[in-house]
Amino acid sequence: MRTYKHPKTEDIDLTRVLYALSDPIRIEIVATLARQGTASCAELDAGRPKSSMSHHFRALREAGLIRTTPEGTSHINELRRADIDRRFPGLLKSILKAAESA
Amino acid sequence: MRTYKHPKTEDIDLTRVLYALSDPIRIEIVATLARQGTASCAELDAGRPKSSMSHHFRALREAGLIRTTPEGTSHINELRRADIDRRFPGLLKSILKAAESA
DNA sequence: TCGCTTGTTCGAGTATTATCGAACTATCGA
DNA sequence: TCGATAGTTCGATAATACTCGAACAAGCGA
Repeated sequence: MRTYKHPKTEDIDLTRVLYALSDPIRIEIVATLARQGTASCAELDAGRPKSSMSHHFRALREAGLIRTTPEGTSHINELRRADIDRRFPGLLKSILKAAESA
Repeated sequence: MRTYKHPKTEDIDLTRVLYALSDPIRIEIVATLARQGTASCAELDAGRPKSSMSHHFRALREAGLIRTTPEGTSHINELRRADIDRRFPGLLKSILKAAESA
C-alpha cells in the first residue's frame, strides 16, 4: 500500500498554496472536490494523460490542499478544508467563490 | 511620459492573480501597499537589484494587482483594491490576512 | 496466477520564469 | 545643458515546471 507525503497543517505555506491554485486544471480539481466532497483521480480527469494529472495531484498534495488515500485500486482525493481553514481562516472560501465567478 | 499597461477590472484573471501572489517578494510588496497606501519602487525595495524588482512590479501590474503612475522621476505604486474587490469580492482581504499569519 | 484497472514514477523535450548586470529613457535641479 | 536620480528594458544564464509516453507497482476478480 502506497503512502503519500502530506504536509502537516502548521506547515502549509501560503505562497505554495497560491501557486498550486494558479493553474486552471488544479483550481478546477479543487473546486470539484469542494462541491463533491471526494473523488478518485479518474473522476477528476481533465482530458489530459494520467501522468499529467498525477503531476497536478502531487502539486496539490504537497501544497497541503488535498489528501489522497488509496482505496482498492483507485485513490480517493479529498479537500483538506478543515486543515486549510485552521491555517488560513476564510482563504479557501473566498478563492473558491472567486473561482466560480471566473 | 511612460505609460503602463494595466488590465481592465473585468479582465483581471484569478489564476494570474494567484500566480502573481505566489512569490514571497511580490506578496510582501502587496502587503506593504495595503498598509501604506502608496509607495515608490525605491521604497518597496526588497534587497534585490532594480532590474529584478522591476520584473516583479511588472508581474503585479499585468495581473491587475497594482497600478503604477509616473510622478516626476519616481513611479508611484498603489494597490488596485477597489478593482480587485469588485472583480473578486473578499479575495484580497482573506489573502492579506493569511499573509499576516504566515 | 493471469489479466485488468488505477495511478505513480521516470525521463526527455519544451516552455516559462527568476535573476542580475549593462545599457537605456525620462525627469528634475543647478 | 550637464549631471544625478528613478526605473525600465535587454540579453544571457540558470532554475523550475508542464507535458506526455513508457515502464512500473499495487489491488482486485476470475
